[in-house]
Amino acid sequence: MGKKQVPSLVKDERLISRRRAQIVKAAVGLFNEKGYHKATTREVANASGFSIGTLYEYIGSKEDILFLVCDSVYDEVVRKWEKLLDSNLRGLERLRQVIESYFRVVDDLQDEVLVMYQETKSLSGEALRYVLEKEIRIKDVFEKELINAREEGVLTMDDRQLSLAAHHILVVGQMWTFRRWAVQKEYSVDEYIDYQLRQLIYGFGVNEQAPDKQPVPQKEE
Amino acid sequence: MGKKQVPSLVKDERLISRRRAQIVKAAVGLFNEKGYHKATTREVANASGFSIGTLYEYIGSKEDILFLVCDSVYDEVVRKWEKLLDSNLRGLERLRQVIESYFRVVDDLQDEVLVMYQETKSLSGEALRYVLEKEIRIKDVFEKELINAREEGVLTMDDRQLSLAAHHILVVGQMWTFRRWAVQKEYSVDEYIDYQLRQLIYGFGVNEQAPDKQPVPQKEE
Amino acid sequence: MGKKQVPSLVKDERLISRRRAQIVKAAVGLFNEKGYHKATTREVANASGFSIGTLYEYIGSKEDILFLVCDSVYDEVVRKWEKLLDSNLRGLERLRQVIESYFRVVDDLQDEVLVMYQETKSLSGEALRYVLEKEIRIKDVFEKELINAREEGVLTMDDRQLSLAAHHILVVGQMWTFRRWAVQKEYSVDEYIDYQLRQLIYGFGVNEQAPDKQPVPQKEE
Amino acid sequence: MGKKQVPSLVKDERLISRRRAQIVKAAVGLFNEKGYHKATTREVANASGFSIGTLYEYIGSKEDILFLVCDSVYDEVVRKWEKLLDSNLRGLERLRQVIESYFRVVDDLQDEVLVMYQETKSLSGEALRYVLEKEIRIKDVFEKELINAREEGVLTMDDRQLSLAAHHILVVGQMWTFRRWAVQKEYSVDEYIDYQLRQLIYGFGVNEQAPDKQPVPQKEE
DNA sequence: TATGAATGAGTATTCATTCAT
DNA sequence: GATGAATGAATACTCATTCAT
Repeated sequence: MGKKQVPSLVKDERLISRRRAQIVKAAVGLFNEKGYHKATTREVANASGFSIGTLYEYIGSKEDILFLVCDSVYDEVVRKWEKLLDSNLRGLERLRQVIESYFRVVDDLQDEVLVMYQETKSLSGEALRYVLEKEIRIKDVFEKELINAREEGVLTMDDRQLSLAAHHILVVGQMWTFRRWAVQKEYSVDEYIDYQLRQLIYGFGVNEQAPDKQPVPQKEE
Repeated sequence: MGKKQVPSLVKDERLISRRRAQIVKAAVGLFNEKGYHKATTREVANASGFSIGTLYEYIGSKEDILFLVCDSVYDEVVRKWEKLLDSNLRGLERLRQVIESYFRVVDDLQDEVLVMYQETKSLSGEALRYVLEKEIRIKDVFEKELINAREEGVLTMDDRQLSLAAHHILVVGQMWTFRRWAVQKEYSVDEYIDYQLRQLIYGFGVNEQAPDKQPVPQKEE
Repeated sequence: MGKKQVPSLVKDERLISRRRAQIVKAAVGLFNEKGYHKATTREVANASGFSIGTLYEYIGSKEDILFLVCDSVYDEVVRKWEKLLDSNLRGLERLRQVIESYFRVVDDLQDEVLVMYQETKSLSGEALRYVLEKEIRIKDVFEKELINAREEGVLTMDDRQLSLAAHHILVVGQMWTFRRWAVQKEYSVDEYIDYQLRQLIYGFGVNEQAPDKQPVPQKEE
Repeated sequence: MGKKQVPSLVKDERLISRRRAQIVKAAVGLFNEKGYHKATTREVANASGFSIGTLYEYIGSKEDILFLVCDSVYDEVVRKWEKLLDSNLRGLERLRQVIESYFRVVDDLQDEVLVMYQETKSLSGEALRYVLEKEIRIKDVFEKELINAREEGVLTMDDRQLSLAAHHILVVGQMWTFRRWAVQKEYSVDEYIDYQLRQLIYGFGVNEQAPDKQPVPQKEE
């Protein structure tokens, strides 16, 4: 996957990186506050600390700003994951930690994730495909972990349920941001992580001794 | 909760309802296709089958259109639920059916839900509060069902986990729309409902005989 | 001067008069409050007590409303003058009373005069000409009175100064309305009439015994 | 009186002045021709020699254009007065010249004064207050001159008549523009000034030997 | 490289007027 | 005669983008 290129009139790569980091930071703040469409490029330029002309030395269009934001979030998520994924933890505990780690990154990058989450749809064509592909990559990480867990005998899930579960984990993470108006009023991150991990792993906690108990209908394989 | 009033210059209430239904239908299509911000009021008017002047006889501002869309979705969800919630089904089966019913409404009203879901944040002030309140009402329905189930001895969950679980169900439903680019490519609605119900109720299906098995740490942990 | 015709779809002349009186009354209030351009025909219709459709049964265009207002003011001014002009008062006292009478009509019809005064320029073509012609007619009344006074030996003014003086009287009357923000705060009508009559008749009250006294430079005839 | 600020997106103050002068000039022409309400911002921009976007770099709203026009008129009136008011002319001759000077400025800036005069009422809130305050300032100049003249023994007028006379002078000046359809057809500026000065100073030129002669009822009546 | 003035296509909204009922 | 729903031309204002300095 060739990194979708955002055009720049400037040659110095180091400068480009620095300026774009400024832009992303400023943009995340603004996009969160007023939304991508209501935030103007002028405002982004100002908040970035330079003029509108300079802004356009480092991007080709407003959409590129949004793309840069999305792109940076994924990079950060992946970066924060690296150490953990390399560890030799195994079994349910490993799964638990991988998920928790992701949840914490989402919490740290809350504003960024929220922007990415709510405004991605405004990207068009190539940029959209690129961002969705990155999202799939993250999903793939979860899927791989779930497969590992299954191979270790911890879980019983067929392939397709497992793939869906991977999506599910991703969404439960994002939910911490896009429903923060409700959820973050009632729960701390720690509580949220605790409860949602239990929910993911054990479900509603069905009481098997209940009157209408019924065997867990796992794919009868 | 007084229904937030959308102003109209027209007096005939029946006509207002009819025209607004046209508007909502047209708007859902357009908003899905190009997003709320990129769709113009003129396009909405044309797609509704009348002129821009007429459009403004039935709404006060573009935002009102978005509000009407959101409002209509909730009404429909609640309407489709009515019979079921009055039935005398009980226990896990009732819970299952309530959730499934919701999932199916979301599937039916896919476009509407997606719009509501992705553009709600563009509402401002009163309208936003009103829509979020309706969302809470739906969450309350799930919460009440979960409480009933617990009282019948089917579930073991403390109050706060239960509240979060209610949010969770809601999101899993919406997820069918906002991740349709991935999920609907791989699963039919029936499959989706089947898998997600299992996921919600039983979690990852932890194998209690697995090496690192550990007791389900419900509540009394 | 053929009365400029305002078209009506209605036949009954008596009804037309009644409705138009309603329209004028409503319009004067609205035009004063918000100005001719910001007042809408809908508002005029409502304030008149009937529907927009009905309004257009009695006028041909919005401009006609303005015209009707202007027209009615002149009629009223002339009507109120009738008795006085027929009296056999003579000399300075007659002049005084004719002017005072005009000032009082302006005070009575303040809102109407102000509208006419400030919005006349928005009339176009025929209507404008008609209204200006009526204004000239009023000026002619003053001119005639001044001429009479001169013939009685009360005044010494040549024809051209006299014509200008007639305009002047007219404007001093209107000034009571269009500068009411300043003048009506400081003076009662009675005071205003008293002071302005003196001003008109005797000017600044030049002290003939003053050091730099100089003979009144009336046209040295 | 803090100068009401008209907002601009441009930083170069010199450029702002230059562009605004262009705008005022163009606007005066257009507003005279079609009136403030019927002239569009686009027309103003075109007549100013730049695009609509550029126009809005120098003003915040259409109303600001009107305000700039009014503001510039007062500045010009005051500027043209400066030398004269500092002169050591005294007595009736001074009064005469101050008034004449004002009349000539009004004649020079005819279009501007007319616009200001007829459209001021369309200003709202702060801008209106500001413009009326400037008008009062000009009136104050006349009032001060009248007081001086009285102190020099040239005039006999009480304070309140004198204040009204100041308003009067102002209106007689403006009248040259707002009744130009009639007055300028009959008189040259020079004539107008001559006649109106006489009218202001000596009134109708009452013949003291006339039959019904009565003592000039100045003040001590 | 950086700046910021200029651009003009684009957009929500208004409102005089018409006409079928 | 009265009504009021429908119309669409018109208009103030915004904002992404360019380019000369």
